[in-house]
Amino acid sequence: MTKTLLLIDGNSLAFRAFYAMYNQLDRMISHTGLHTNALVAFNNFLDQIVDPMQPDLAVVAWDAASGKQTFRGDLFSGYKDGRSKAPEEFREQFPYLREMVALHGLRNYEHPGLEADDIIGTFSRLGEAAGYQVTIVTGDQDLIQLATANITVNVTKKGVTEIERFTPAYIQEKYGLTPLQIIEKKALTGDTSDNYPGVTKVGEKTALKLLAQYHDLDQLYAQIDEMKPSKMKENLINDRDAAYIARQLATIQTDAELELPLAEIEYRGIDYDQLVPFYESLDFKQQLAKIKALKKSGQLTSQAILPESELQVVPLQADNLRVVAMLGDELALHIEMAGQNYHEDEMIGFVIGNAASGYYGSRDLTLLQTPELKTIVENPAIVKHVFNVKAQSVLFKRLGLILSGVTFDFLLAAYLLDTTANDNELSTLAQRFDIYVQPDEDIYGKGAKFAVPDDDALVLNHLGQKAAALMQLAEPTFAALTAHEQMHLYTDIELPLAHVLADMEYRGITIDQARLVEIGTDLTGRIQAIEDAIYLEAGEEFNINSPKQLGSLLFEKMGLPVIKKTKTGYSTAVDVLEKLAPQAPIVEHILQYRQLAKLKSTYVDGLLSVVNPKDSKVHTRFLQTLTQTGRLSSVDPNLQNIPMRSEAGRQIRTAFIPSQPDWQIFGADYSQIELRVLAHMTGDKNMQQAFLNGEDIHAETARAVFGLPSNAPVDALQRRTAKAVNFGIVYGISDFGLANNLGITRAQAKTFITTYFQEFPKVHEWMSEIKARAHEQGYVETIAKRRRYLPDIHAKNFNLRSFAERTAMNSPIQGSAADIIKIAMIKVANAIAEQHLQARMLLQVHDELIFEAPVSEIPTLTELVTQVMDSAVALDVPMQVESHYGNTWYDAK
DNA sequence: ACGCTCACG
DNA sequence: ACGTACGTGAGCGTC
Repeated sequence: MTKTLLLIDGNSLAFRAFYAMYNQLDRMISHTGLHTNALVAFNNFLDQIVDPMQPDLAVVAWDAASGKQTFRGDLFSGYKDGRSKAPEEFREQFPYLREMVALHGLRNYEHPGLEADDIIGTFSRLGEAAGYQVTIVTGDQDLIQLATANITVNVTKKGVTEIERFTPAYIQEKYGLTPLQIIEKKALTGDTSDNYPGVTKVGEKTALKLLAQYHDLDQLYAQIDEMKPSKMKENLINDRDAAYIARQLATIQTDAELELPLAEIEYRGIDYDQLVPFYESLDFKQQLAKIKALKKSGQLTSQAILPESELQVVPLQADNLRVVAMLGDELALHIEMAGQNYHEDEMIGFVIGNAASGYYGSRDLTLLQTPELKTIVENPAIVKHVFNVKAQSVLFKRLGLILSGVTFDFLLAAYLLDTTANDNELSTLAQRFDIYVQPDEDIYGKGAKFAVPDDDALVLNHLGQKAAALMQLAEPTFAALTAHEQMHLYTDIELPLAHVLADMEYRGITIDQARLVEIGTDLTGRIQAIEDAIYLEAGEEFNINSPKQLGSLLFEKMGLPVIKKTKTGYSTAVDVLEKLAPQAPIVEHILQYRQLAKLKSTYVDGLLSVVNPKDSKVHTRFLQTLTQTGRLSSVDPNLQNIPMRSEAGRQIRTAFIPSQPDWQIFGADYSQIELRVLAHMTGDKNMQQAFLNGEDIHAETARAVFGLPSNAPVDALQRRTAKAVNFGIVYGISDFGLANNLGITRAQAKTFITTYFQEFPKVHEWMSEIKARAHEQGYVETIAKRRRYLPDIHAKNFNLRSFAERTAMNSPIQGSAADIIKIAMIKVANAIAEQHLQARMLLQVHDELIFEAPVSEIPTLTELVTQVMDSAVALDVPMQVESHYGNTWYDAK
């Protein structure tokens, strides 16, 4: 195997680490008063990137104490001048960073007169020459100039654990440059953070263009006289010296004199005996718990880690079942499953208990069906703490039990507290509250290697850890929900909704498989015919599904104009093909092929593959803790994107049928819910009036932006334009986006927007306010106090920041609409139960609800659902609900 | 595993 | 100078 050398840019990573956890600065202070945010983030980096690598040699390079003493300081007096001094909270962590590095088995190194870059540059060449595969990790993109076939430069992005891997090929692809040309680029652009100029007005785009033509500075200046006159040419000539100085500053030394031979930088591995007291001194509870868990599972033998008085789960069996009666009225309850699909995946075991009475569990799920446990599970007065109440509820249904009395669902609560960085794993989410639970992956492995260990005690103790965590988590979690004013959202919306959703999923929706097969056969014939036509027109057979092969046919062989490019080649997306259609008949055929092939593979074959053969139904899972806005999503299968817009696609809906004869499918949808929410939230009287008058909102918008008198007729184009403007408003308007959507100029789009805001002034005001609020508090909220954090709102990067600003405008609208339909769902479910209707809610598709019901109940259901949805939440504008029914989902239109 | 394309609101 | 409409999931090809 190839020997490996790992080189780490200590300063840049430490700096990144500090800011990666900057928002936690005040929270992360050790008992001695030391800030530990950079230490924690740096430790995560060592854990996740370095430890698993196990390199042969490793060095963490640090800048010499004073940057001014380097050759760069001699070269340019202003070097790094503008850089603000690192805050004291950062500098105080430095000595500990070095100690941490050493304890992780890596060599620290610095050298007078050199920056970390130069140490890395030199070691990388030494290592390469000695036959090592060299891996550099840094937070600074400048280092990518060092990349070669044997040297890879990994640059952290977003924090310190996500990395972008630069090889010469990748650099070529991304910038069209060789690694060494990165220096030339820097020479032209300069570096604002190191405070040296390049050529005036030359940014990245211009630099790349120049280098594509001239390759490097020398050649550029050799041919400068032939360049046609321009402002840029003048700038290039005037700033020639600056460019050459910048080039020297940007060049990393690869031949520095280092007094440290490769033989002395061997990677030594983690020194647990020293690391444990080190972590203890910094109060790194999670790290210590992790080490203890490793030791417990026998993966670690170190004296320093004392065996803990461990939580033991008592195995339940027929002869000791009665103990559970003494558990009291508040306990954690958890069924463990293998995989994500709780409708069909195997159940591995269960645990029940609390700290006072202990934890009990078994691999034998049938024990839950015994009277002793059944009465506990189904007793609403016994309070349960769980993780993912919807999944647990379905699992209990599979066992013939009704889970009742759940007041604490840590997954739901954690999602409401912060939607970001939610991987739906207990071990990860518990960390937010400084509670350590061993990741499932450690016990079971992942992917194809997933396996339940033979040792039952190991499994049960893992479940016990989870149960214990659930007991500990309740109090701090409720405190946080209260601080966010989210108890109503949690208790009255999400928690009851979870039970409603569990019922819907468990019930499922019936599929007419014969009908789907019939549609599939028809599609296959049509696809075949189009395929033949395409091959004839192309003069060859190829894979039409391959964008790569299709691109080379259309744009290279046939020479059609390239309208849009993707990262990897030519774009062949619908909008592109539609523009090309008039120029070649093959394009229209490709569009048809694409449409039908999509229907066949995703909706006919895809759906058939997930139909449960026992009940001929599909049982989707509505993910309740995934979207950033509060909407649900639907998987396995996704029933929220069944075709509707094209007739051919819509036919798929004829295969969705009621589960019983003489029943029908009934659907009810909110009309314009997002615009109504907008009118309510902004308080804009003009917009509210339009809804109060029951106007066609798009026509009314058209009159506003085209300056037409009230009641004036609006033509189709005006209405279409206005509709696009309304969409734009909801998405967080930008002239670029609107122009793109409507195929008009940016200036025209801008005029529409300006006029719109004049006509609906409060909407404009609200947009500004919500952005300002996002900036101030870092998050935005819906009417039910659902929260979305927008960390990028402070980004320096224009794109990231703009995105966050549009999100700030869109999320309260989309999220409030989600709040409303969730409330309606709970009320509808309750009303159906109270009135003892046979009707059942089956699906939610963001602004509509789908039911099945006996024909005889349709009038009652229409009245009930419309009324409940209408009045779910009282807004300053009326809601409008439309409903339809028929023998299949297709007919409920 | 990731990018592209396309289905929905 | 930069380069975007908001929120999702699935299938396919490519690496």
